[in-house]
Amino acid sequence: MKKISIVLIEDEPVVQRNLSAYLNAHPDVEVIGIFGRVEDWRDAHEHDPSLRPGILLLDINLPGMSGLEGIGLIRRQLPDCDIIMLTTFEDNDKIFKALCSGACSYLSKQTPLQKILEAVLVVSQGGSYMSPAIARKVVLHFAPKPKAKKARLSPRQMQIVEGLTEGLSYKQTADRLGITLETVRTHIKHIYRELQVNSKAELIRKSFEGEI
Amino acid sequence: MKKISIVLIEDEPVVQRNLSAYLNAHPDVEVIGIFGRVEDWRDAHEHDPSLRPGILLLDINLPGMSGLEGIGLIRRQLPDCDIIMLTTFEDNDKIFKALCSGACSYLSKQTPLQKILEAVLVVSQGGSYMSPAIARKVVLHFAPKPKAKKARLSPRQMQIVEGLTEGLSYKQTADRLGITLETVRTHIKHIYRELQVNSKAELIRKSFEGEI
DNA sequence: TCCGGCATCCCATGAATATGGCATTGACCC
DNA sequence: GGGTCAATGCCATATTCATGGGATGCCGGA
Repeated sequence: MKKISIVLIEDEPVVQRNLSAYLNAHPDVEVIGIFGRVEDWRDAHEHDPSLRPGILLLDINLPGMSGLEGIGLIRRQLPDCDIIMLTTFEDNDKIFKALCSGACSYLSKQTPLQKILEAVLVVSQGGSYMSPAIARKVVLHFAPKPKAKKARLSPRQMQIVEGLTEGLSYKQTADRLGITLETVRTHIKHIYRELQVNSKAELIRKSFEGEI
Repeated sequence: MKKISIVLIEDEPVVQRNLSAYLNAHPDVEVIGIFGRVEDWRDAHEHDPSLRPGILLLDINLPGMSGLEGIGLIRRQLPDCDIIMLTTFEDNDKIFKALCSGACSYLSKQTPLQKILEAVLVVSQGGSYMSPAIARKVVLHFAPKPKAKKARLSPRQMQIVEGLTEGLSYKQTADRLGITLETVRTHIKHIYRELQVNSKAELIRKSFEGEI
């Protein structure tokens, strides 16, 4: 079996040494490059395009280009490379920005080396591993908003909202529901009052934000 | 330390036995109830409200009410209970429906018992554990759409779109950007042509769907 | 039985949007 | 220098939306 080739981009020498040594100790893993900055990796890769790791471990706090910016750059250069983020911070914002940019896994740096290795193995098999605390934040992103004042719309009103969020006009929504344009108008009036909005755009936004 | 109390809702007797026996073997874990249907759990809980597990393991394919429907019911009864889904299928749709209903973790039934126990322990500490294949699907949900035809809008056009998706009117967007209403109109015209839409609603929808 | 909530319809007015055409100014590229 | 294009602006018209009224029928709870 071919070894899992790894590139590590991380500016702390201690982490560089510990992590690469630990990973290399595994028979199926081989660290093929270590860099302190995204730019260094990019230069090396341009100089030697054969430097194509299967997995790239990327620190999020780097001198120069941040890891967050690096993700996009790396994915353009290596579309098939899976990126595992390593980070000290479990900042919500950074987590989601990283995921939205195409990161595959997100690990806290406090993660024991053994778990980081596990993440590497899991990712190499097409899976994804998230630190428990981070995974929790991700699932919370989906979970229903806890707000008690979550507008209570009638079933019919929900159907109207669904229509509009799909981009339909009042008329189209009316046709779909087999009712009159005037009726849709009336529903909309009530919905707007209930949700305290005053434009279709706000309604759609609220809907997508999960506030309905 | 207080034991982690668990309720298991699962209709296959074999799984019931194996899983509960394995979990109970751990000193910090105690299975306090096993049910074959969500309805059975509900009845038992109404009869004895002290039956309040810290974690509920929930099969997704159940006779009667499905696990998916059960999530909502359970969360209304036990808002503080974390729900771990157990499932044979790794259907995208089911995964996201479960998460959106408030499930906390999502495990394939093929998961070794030892990993299920790990999930229970992780969840009890406020984390979340996902099977690797499922976690991958979740991160893919965030990743940039590989859509080649992903509309290429100019930076200025993106700003206009941002304004509208926040619920602003043309006028408000114009003010924010310090330009004229007429200019916003012109940008909108170009954007609509580029994205092939013909209403603000469709634009906002596309934007939230990540098609921009 | 009466009332409130829900769903249905109609009318009217003013504001916002959709869509067409047209024009000027810089950047940037060949 | 000429061509392309993003960004800016103006005009005009038709459609859609926002918001205020008012009205009827059904159903379930007090």
